[in-house]
Amino acid sequence: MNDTDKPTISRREQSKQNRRDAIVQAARASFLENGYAGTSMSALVHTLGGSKQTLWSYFRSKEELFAAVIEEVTSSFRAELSQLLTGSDDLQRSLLDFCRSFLRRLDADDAVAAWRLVAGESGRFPEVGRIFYERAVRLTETTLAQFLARFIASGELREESAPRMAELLLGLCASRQNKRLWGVGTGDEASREADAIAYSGMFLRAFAREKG
Amino acid sequence: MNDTDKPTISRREQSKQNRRDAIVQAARASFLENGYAGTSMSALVHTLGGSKQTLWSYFRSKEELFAAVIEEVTSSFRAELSQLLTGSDDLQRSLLDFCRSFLRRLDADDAVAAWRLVAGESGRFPEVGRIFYERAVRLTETTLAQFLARFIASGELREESAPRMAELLLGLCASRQNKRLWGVGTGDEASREADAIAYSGMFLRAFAREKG
DNA sequence: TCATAGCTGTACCATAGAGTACGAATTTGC
DNA sequence: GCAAATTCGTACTCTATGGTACAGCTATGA
Repeated sequence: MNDTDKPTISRREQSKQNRRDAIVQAARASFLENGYAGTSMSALVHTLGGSKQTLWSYFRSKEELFAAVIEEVTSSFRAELSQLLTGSDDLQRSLLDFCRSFLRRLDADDAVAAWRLVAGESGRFPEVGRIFYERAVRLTETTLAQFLARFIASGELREESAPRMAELLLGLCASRQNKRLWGVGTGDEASREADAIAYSGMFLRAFAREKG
Repeated sequence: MNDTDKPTISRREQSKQNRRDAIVQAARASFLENGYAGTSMSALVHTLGGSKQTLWSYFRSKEELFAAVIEEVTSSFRAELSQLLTGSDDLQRSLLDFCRSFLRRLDADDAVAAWRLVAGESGRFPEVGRIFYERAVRLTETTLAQFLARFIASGELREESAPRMAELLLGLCASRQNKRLWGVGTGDEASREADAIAYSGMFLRAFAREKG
């Protein structure tokens, strides 16, 4: 009796949903590539096919559409990032793996574009930065912090603030992103691997307890 | 006989210079606040007083003016950052001081705005990111690396790549900037001090040699 | 004093943008 | 099959933009 086998949504609402998704996807592509001001609603209508009337019936303004796109971008980020931390007991290995996967995700073109969009527009649209942080970054921080807390408890990490540690490691990972934003430094496998090793290595040296 | 007491530049050229500066300053303010697309040449003329003819006689297009602004922004950054590293022999103290000053500089509203502008526009204007990195960030990296190299030589830091170390420390500092971009986290003295301590502390733990 | 380089103001052009209006065509639920 | 909800296409308004043209004004330099 759940809503998957007996959809309460009618054909109409279904196609409305699809339509909405299509709009958001197209808008997402354009906003990521051209920024807010560089995205034209008229052009969007042309890309999508259909009429302005229709577009405006789904989103009453450009800003509203933009908000929906930001929402979409952060939620897709969130979905992918929540699975980066395995339940492994090997601290060193887990951290390296985490850095690797996280950096790989950040290296993707759309991630770079999203980062640029958020950074560029959060001055004029304060919501954008806040949403991005709250719904994408912060979640990763807390998840990582919980992961680290286990190793503090087990004595493998120093007894210091886990959230702070998480922040520092993520900060390191994000710093690679800056060079990508600036068009410096490539997103190739080799440099990524080197960075993953450097970041997790630095972290462990700073926060791992000496053994024995 | 130097050119300060006997200016070779005529009154005309002097006032041209002033005019140009005024234009760049006004443009800078607008680009930083409104971004590239959000800056209007017509509005700029209005702010400056004078006529379009004049503005276009100094800069033949909006892009050319934008380039001049980026140039100005990076060069003013560079000028300030080159003096952050004292010749002190106390490693720990120097690093903490460096982080403090660097973070203070980054916390300034115009630095945040500049960071946003560069991040936001370097997708559409690849030059912008490259120039910003080459002329502002890279210089800081190499200066810091040279500074660190002295302590590697003296045995206070591990024998590892000084440029890499510099990159990591600056990366940490830059990570604070992200939160500012997103409008999360304030630029107040207290949090800055805490971050400076955390960054330099983490760095030292990771790269300082254990004593005796 | 005078020629002139440079400035001003204003009108103008072509293009583009967001958003509205509306009648006709199409799809949906029943 | 029919009424209602959507969608379509197109034309429209209003505002703004980067950039040009031009006639008159002003400070400069000799």
